[in-house]
Amino acid sequence: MLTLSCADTWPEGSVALEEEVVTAAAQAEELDGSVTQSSNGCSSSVCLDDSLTSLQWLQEFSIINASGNQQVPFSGQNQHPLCGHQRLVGSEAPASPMAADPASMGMPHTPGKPTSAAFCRGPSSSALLGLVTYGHCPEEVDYKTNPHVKPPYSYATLICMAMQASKKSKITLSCIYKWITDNFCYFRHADPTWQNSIRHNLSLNKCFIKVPRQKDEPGKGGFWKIDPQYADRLLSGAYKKRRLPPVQINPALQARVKPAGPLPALGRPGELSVSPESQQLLQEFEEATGVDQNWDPCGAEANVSGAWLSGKGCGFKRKQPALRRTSMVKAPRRSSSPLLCVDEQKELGSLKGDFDWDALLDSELCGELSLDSTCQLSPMERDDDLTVRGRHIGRPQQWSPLEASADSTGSYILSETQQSSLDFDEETFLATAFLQSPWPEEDEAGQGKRADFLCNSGVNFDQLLNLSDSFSGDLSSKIESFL
DNA sequence: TAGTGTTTACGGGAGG
DNA sequence: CCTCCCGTAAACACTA
Repeated sequence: MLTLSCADTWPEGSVALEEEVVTAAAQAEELDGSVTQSSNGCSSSVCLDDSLTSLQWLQEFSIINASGNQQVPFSGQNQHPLCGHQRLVGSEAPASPMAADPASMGMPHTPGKPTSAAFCRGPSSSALLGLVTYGHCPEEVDYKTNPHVKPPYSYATLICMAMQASKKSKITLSCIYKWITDNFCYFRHADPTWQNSIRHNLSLNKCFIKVPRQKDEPGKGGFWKIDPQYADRLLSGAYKKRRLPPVQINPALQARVKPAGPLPALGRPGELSVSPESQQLLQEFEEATGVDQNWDPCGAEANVSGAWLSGKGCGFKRKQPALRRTSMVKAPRRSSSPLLCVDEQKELGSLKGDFDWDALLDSELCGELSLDSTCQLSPMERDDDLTVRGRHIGRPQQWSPLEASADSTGSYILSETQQSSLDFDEETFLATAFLQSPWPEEDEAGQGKRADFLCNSGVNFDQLLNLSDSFSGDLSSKIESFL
C-alpha cells in the first residue's frame, strides 16, 4: 500500500522557482538562440511535441511539492529523505546556479579529480533507504554549487535526469548540456570532454532515441528522448554509477531513530523515526539477506529495481566484439510487464521468495510518502492502494494513466492486471520527484494544468494504448473522466 | 567553423 | 580470470 496523498489536487504544487525559471530561460536563449525559443528554454518543436514517450507525468506526483516545499535538487542544506538528495527550501535556493557557484567566486577548482561524492549517494526509494542514506551522509555534497565533487551519476542517468527535468519528451543536446551544467557545478568547470561522453552515451546507449529534427525546424542537431522501455529503470536505479563499499549509518543518526510514530514531515531532518512495521521489515530484511546496517541501500535499490544495473536491461547499443557482451542485445518486450523481461521477473520472483520486497518498499514508502490532507506524514496501514495527490489509486499492474478509472469517490482504481510495473514506477517517481526542472514551466496557471497533463507528460497515446492491449473500455470517456 | 553524431578503442572498477 | 558497466579519448563524417 502506498499513499502519496495530499490535500491539493494534482498537478498543483509543481510551481517552479520563478528566479530559477527566469534564469534558465535567459540562459537557454543564450544557448540555443538559433532555435525558436519557448518559455521552457528548448526549441519550439520540443514544446510542440509533448506526446512522445516519457514518464514525465510521474514527476507530477511530487509529494515534495505537496508538502509545500519547493524542491531544488542537488543543492542546499536539506536532503530529501526519499532520495538522499539535498534540496533547498524556499529562498535558500540560489536564484541562479552560477550565482552560487563557488568556482565562479574565486573558489579554487580542480575538475577531473572528483572527490568522494560516491559516498553520498543519491535517491533511495524508501524511507528506510533514505534514512540510511541520510544518515551516512553527514557532510552534504552540494552538487549544484560544489565544483569539486563529481556527481555520482552515470552520464546516462544525467541525460535521463535532464530529459525528465525538461518536462519534455525530447530535448536537444544543448539542453542536456545546459541542464547538467545548471545542476552540477562540477561540469561547469570540468574539461568539456564530458560533453563528448554525453554524446557518446546518447549514441550508444539504447535507452536514448534520436528524434531527427524536422526539415522546417531551425537549429542544429536532432532531439533525443528516452526509450520508455528503459526510462524508469534508468531513473530508478541509476543514481549511482557503481556499487560502493558498505556504508555505515551515522551513529548519531541512529541515536535519533526513534521507534514508532509517524515520520517527521519532510524538512525536519533532525528527527527521524521508523515505524514498528518498518523496523520489523528491516529486521526481516536483515535476517533474510544477512546484511546489517552496513547494507548499502544503493546497491540494494538497484537490485530491487530489477538489477538492471547489472547489465540485464539497459545496455549500450554498441556493436560488441563477437566474443564479448553477447547479452547486449535489445531487450525483448516484456511479457506481463512492459518493464520487466521474463528473466527479470524471475529474478524478482526469486527475490520475493526470499524476502518480501514489496512489503519492504511498500511499507517504507508508506511511512515515507504518506501525506495526509494536512501534509503530514503518517504511517499507513498496508493495503493495496495508492493515493497520489489526493487521488486514490489501486495498486496497478501496468500503470497507465489512461487505464485508471475513477470510482465514485474520485479515486482511481486500476485493474489488477496493472500491477507489475508499479514497483518500477514507484521507483521512477521517487527517483524523479526530486528533480528540478531548470526549464521554465509552461503555462501552469489553473485549469490548463490538468489538461496539459497528458500533453506535457510526454505520454504517447499510442504507447499507452499499446501498453493496455487488454484495455477495451471506452477510451475517450475514460480520458475525459481522468482529466 | 563549431556543433552534432557515430564509431572504435582502451582501461578501470566491480561482481561472478 | 572473465565479463560487464562505465568513463574517456579520439577519429571521422555530417550539417547549420
